[in-house]
Amino acid sequence: MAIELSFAKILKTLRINNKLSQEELAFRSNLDRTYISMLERGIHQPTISTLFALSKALNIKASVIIQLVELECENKNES
Amino acid sequence: MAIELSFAKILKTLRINNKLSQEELAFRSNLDRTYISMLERGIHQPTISTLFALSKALNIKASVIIQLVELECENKNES
DNA sequence: AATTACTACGGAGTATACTCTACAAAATGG
DNA sequence: CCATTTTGTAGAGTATACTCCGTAGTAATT
Repeated sequence: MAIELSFAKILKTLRINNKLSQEELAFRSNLDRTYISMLERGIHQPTISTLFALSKALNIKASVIIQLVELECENKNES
Repeated sequence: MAIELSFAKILKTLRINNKLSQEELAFRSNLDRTYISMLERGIHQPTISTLFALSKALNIKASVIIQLVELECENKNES
């Protein structure tokens, strides 16, 4: 339900689907590796600039990432 | 070009289309009025939680807002 | 002209986004 | 097993997101 947790789950899934390590994703997006780790654990949430940096590194549109987060947020009410 | 500026433009347009004052939008989204002003002037960029709060107050999906930002970013290269 | 919205903008404060360093814990593969 | 890669995590620092107070300027209405 919480946005950070939904985003965390989506981000990790997308990274793994792209066969990238956290370090490689960090390099491609000009972010710190430990920060990527924090995002994937839902400890932090990104700004939209960070979102766009990640989306570029993951070869997916930022708006699609947000769509996935929206879907994930809805489904969190079921379990 | 810059994401903050594109977002700023989109946010102001959406707010005006919804016939809301900055203060009304601030109330609906549980944000500060002066911060809405800063967002619309491109001084700050939101986190995704703030994006979702604004999208709810504006009756539009967060992913659609990001889509509009993407379009605006592309068009910024022409002028 | 005066009143009433509405917005720009300042400063000062708190919370959190984000970086960097370093080390430990897992996980993976040979 | 062992070696390598990968990830979690802590702590300390900087930048910026966000709040709150106030004041001035602008626009619209009467």
